Amino acid sequence: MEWTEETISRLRELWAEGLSTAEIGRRLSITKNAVVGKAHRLSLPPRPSPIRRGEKKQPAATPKAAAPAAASPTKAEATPEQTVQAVTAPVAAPQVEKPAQAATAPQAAPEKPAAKVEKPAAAPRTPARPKPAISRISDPEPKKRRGPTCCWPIGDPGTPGFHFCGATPLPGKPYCAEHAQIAYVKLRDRRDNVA
DNA sequence: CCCTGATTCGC
DNA sequence: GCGAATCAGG
Repeated sequence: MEWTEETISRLRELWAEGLSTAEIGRRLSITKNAVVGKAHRLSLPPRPSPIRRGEKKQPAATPKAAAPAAASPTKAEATPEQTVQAVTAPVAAPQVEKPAQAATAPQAAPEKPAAKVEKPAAAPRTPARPKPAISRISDPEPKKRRGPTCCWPIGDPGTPGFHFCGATPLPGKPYCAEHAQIAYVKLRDRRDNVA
């Protein structure tokens, strides 16, 4: 990993925003360990960590070769039924990334043509806060809308209850207003942080 | 189990 | 300096 001013800056921001290390890692395409490690090295303000390292020894780092010769093999139970189900099934993830520009964008983008003012967040595996802000909407019978629908994933792909939001998306966007908010992360103005 | 963050230590 | 391995709590 090449910790450039740039990446360090981003790390700082994300860290400051209270994102989890794993989340930061996902956004920077690195492991959470890298994030934590670097954060620690940078002396970034530690966030509430539940653990309190008591006294305990840990071989740590590459103890692979350290194979405890501890005998006493009294465990010989090959439960045949305990087959490993797909723990993390590589489900055919629906394209929730890279919002395709609507082919027919009547009003184009109201945003600045500056293009990259925003970027799609990583696949929203666990939306920060889906917010049940769905206040009472008088929409008793939406019937079948055939237009585009919000493709924000609800639930885990591959599980029975999984579905997409389905609401009417914003013009030119794959998500509805509600989900677009969390789907797109604004590129923060780093003017006071560029140093 | 999953998640989380912190620390250690070989590289 | 880096980060995987590991620990440890929820």
